[in-house]
Amino acid sequence: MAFPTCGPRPRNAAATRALILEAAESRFARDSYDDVGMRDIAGDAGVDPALIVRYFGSKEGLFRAALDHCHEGSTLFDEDRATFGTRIAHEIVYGTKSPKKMQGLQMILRSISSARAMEVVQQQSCERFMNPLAAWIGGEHGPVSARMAAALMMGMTVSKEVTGGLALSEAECRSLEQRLARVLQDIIDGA
Amino acid sequence: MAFPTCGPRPRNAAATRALILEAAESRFARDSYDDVGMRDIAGDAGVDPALIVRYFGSKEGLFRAALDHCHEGSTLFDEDRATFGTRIAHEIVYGTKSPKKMQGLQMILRSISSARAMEVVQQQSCERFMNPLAAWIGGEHGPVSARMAAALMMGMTVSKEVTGGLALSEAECRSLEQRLARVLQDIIDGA
DNA sequence: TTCGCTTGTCAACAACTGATGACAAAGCCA
DNA sequence: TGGCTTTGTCATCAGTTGTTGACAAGCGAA
Repeated sequence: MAFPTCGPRPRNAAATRALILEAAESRFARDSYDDVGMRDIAGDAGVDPALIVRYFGSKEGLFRAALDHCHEGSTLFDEDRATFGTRIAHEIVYGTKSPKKMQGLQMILRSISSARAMEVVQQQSCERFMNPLAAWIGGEHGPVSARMAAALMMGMTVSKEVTGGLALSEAECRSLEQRLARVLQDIIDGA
Repeated sequence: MAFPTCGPRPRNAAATRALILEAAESRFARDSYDDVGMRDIAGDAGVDPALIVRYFGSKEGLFRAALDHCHEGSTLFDEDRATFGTRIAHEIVYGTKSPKKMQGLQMILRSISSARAMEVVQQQSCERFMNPLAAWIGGEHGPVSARMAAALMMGMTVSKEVTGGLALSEAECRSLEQRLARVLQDIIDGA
């Protein structure tokens, strides 16, 4: 993450800013807002903490920017609609701990820790996550379906974490994947 | 919450301990582990923060005790099985912000903030929440169904919070309640 | 009463947090 | 070269946190 070459950091504001943003996204998606310190992010980016304040104003500003940038690059909802259930179910059951695809969702999840982070999330998650999902689903019941699908996705992620893994046998995992795929698909199909 | 009469607090260890525990449950269910301070809980209970340490060892100890006590009094899974879906769906869509019934679930949710709280939750949530739910559902697919039902319940709660309410019309709320009830019931019926 | 244990309070500590402002150096322009 | 802005670092602050140990007071037993 940090600049690999020795010697002083090259003076390049844009690149440094991007480096900080990337480090922040990664941290905020893995740990909670409160557990992530400015010094952690600065360390990952190989930068002095004070520089973060200069570029993003505050920790909250950095969080907002990271959340924003994260949703921009999301590719969750622009693929084939018919395979939505199976794709997401597979990602949930067998996906790595913090896949890029889910980073925005993970950041939202982690944020229910801090009241300060929640403020930011409440401002963004509607228009940047829930509404796009509803629009992608489409139809009269889009908003309701979006709520349910998002809930199942977020809930499974939480549930997995809360018990430290799924704690299921291999066969049960396959069963979970199949049932999850069907329920998710049914939800966006308006069942 | 605090002792209402004036004068010094009566010397009663058991009652004071219970008072602290109740205050802690309420706080931890409403705010995250990190956002709840010892001084907050002590203030609610009308007690000095040092007393909490004496009775529960540490903040983590208090959290563990509160989580434990919370699950003991839970009545979520001992009512009529056939109405599970409708009961839970109604609670989710129209329930108050922090109903007693859901307090254990709420505490678990809030804890995905702090790494320290997560340790405690991971130890308890399996045997105190997921396994009882699986047993109550019963059957071969109990564990998988429990995972899915818990995910939907937790996810809806998170989703609601993350966007600051459901942001749906009255008609959509009714629709959500009905669809949620059906999906939940289908899940525990092994569909 | 006096002793000893329990129950409760108080002030303070050490660690950590996000944030600040002074300072150094690089790069650019004249 | 000399001056100016941009980019980056450093030491440090003020605030908060969980926790500690000394101390005060209640209360039963001897």
